[in-house]
Amino acid sequence: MTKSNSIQEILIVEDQHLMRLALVQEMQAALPLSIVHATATMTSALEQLRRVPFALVVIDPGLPDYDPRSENDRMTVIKTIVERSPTAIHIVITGSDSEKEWEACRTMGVAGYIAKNSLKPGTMSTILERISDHGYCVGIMHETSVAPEIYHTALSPREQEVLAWMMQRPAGVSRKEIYDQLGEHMSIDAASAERYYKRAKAKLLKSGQLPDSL
Amino acid sequence: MTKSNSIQEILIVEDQHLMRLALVQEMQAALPLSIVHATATMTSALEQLRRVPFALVVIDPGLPDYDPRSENDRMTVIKTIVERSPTAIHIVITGSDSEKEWEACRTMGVAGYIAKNSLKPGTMSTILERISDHGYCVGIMHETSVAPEIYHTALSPREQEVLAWMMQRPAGVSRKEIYDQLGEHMSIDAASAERYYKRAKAKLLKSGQLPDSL
DNA sequence: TCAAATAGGGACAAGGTTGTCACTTTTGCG
DNA sequence: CGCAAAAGTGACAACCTTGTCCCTATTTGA
Repeated sequence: MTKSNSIQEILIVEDQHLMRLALVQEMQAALPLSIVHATATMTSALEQLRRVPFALVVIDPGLPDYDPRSENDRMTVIKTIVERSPTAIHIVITGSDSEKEWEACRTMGVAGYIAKNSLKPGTMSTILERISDHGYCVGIMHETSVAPEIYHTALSPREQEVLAWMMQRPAGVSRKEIYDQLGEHMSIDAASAERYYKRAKAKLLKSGQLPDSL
Repeated sequence: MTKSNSIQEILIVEDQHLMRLALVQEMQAALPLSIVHATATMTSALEQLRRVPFALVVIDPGLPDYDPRSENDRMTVIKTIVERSPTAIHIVITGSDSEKEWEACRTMGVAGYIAKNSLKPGTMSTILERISDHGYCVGIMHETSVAPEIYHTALSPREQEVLAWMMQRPAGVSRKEIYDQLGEHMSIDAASAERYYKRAKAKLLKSGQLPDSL
């Protein structure tokens, strides 16, 4: 009687700890009502698939005991998992993507094929939307953001974000315009965004870490 | 006059957004006084190296415009970055590690060589310690934790952590012993750890998500 | 030169997290 | 049965984050 409610169960199969954690967080942000399971090996993944009726499975084909360079091994991983969870939606997230591999995945029912270096924080909900709208979603656009990022320990997430936007401000754009954009982007008052920027600067000043672009 | 204080500047070169963010967080946790810069491309990295005197540089050799499978390209990336930051400590973090590559890295002055799937959250401080103690640190131990993880959105980080420990409790070990371990691990009262566990269970009960191992 | 933009603050309510304390109810089991 | 160990709750202070409101100097630019 413990299960049988309508909460979605999600499985993430990824061998790199940090990436696994990041994927979990992205999923939780995109589907706040879900329970996210995560595992690092094929055997453990199959074990989980046997026990739990997952609605969504995320697969990284580069697992231990399988050669990530062997197209054969990679497809074996994907195929095995897809076969053992026929009712689930499948998303492949890979470090080395190829058009050919996506074709192969599609024929076996995979809905999403995303390159790791095109997967940005906060994008997961868009991916899921596209899958439910068009039936599939491919993300292989290597647009590689050029702007370097700076992170200060003393700042809260909001302050970080506001500062990041401000530092990317193109010449000739007033700060006020950025505040407006920010306000709209995170649906708060533009004045509040301004306040965040000022608090961020104050903190950096106090801790003696004001960057060149102050 | 803006810089010239003793705050450490760190550069992270990694093309996968999520991994880059994760590495930033690990670094911030290990070195709370640092300023962490992060970038995704070689050109941007070289730009940063020219501007800022970094004390520590983290490199993922698999960058855009370089073939991650070509040993030659990988070493070019590493060599170029090391040469342009002679005074910094260098750590290579790679998705596909090899003993041979580590040898090559060592001869050019790289201090750390860590496989991505052996890099666990919270390990960064240990890595840095070992580097400062022994001069180098290699992490290629593929111990692949077997235990599947479960993440519930409703729980706070502490509650997550306590629950994770409890779910890995070997048969025959009393909960109390786990509380003690936890208390020591996160330097709080064992009784508080107990309280966390209980609150976590209460939350899961209320939201109807109690797992099988209740 | 006068208005708009920028810089620098103080204060506050609402809500979540962390770490404690004290108290009640259920179990297990000799 | 009876009692100790284990499990389940309520409350709370300290702290941080978020989003607001309001106030005053200084700089800039049309």
